Amino acid sequence: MARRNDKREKLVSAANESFRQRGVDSTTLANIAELAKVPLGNVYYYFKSKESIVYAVIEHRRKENSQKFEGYAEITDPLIRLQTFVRDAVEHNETSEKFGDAVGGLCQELGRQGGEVAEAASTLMEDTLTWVESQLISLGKGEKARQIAMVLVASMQGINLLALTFKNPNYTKEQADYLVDWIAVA
Amino acid sequence: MARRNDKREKLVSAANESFRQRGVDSTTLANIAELAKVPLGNVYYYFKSKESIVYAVIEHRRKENSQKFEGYAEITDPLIRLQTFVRDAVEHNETSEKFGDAVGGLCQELGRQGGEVAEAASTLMEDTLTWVESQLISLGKGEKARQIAMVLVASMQGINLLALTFKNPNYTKEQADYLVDWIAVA
DNA sequence: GTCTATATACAGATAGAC
DNA sequence: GTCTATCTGTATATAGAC
Repeated sequence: MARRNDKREKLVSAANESFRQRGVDSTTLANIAELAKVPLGNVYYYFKSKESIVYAVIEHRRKENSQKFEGYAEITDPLIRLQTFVRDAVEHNETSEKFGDAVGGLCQELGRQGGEVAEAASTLMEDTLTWVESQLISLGKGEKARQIAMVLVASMQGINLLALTFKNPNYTKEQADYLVDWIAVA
Repeated sequence: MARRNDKREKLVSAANESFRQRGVDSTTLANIAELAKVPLGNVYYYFKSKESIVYAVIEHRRKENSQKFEGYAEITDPLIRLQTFVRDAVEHNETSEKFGDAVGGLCQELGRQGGEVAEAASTLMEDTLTWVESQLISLGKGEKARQIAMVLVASMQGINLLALTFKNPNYTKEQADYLVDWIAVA
């Protein structure tokens, strides 16, 4: 039924936003229900537990990321494509300043908790790593592609953490420039 | 009174450990009290709220870090000194695999929350940045020292996040080597 | 399928005996 | 200074009317 998916999607979308902004642990089911304009008790018709919402959010994000990656395919030059991706991800903005990186935040919080949920969250990071690696292969980096991808993704995560920590655009602006230049010579 | 400081320190130490392992939000005062072997109700003789414990832990860590930095002064060659510091910080070990970096974890969690506590946590990152910068000045990097310090600290944070995310020593080992080599030519 | 009311558990914080 | 008992609020989750 269309309605069913509609409400379910609204809940996932609301949870996604709240997890990003406040973290999983600090997000209550009441927060999610209110954001989605669904009565609290009704949440349990769609999800059997809070944890199952976390899994649904992770799946939601994986699909979102796939679409984002597909969007970059429009840029034909692989170097420009990768540089644009990196710049989009680390450019200082209000969102990164307030909440940091969505994938990094989730992996930090769930990774510490361990178990299956942590592994599910790690697939988000792995997807990014794999995409970056394949861009580097297009750039002719060959066997070094994976290692460079790790260095690049780690740097991006770190920059976003510093953006969140210091909330100062000047602190991160230069780093973004540096990283983009570095890609060309790595 | 000696006893007073003794118990207070035990509580701070227990909180420090639990914040690192489970995060601030997931740590309960009961956890802290139990770890410190202090009855729950007694915690409020030493701290007026959970938040005041967070501040105390941040202060505790700042002092710990100062001492750590002083320890590195024994290494006379500034390049070796900085490389050793970096290697110590990112070398894959059970702690980073399970909990990530202590400063990064705190800044991620509290930074998202914002306010005064977030600013207090950011001093931990700033202290590290300042120390790294001064090492780079010793290395003759001059005006570029601050920027290189930012890139370096961001990378270190990112590597630790990947260690936590993938829990795979092979994923981070090469990155640590890469970073140490990079310092020499940056 | 939807929603109100509530059971149950546990968090932070306090009262007050010792 | 120390500790037990407990207040109060709020979280996840469920029962059951509609």
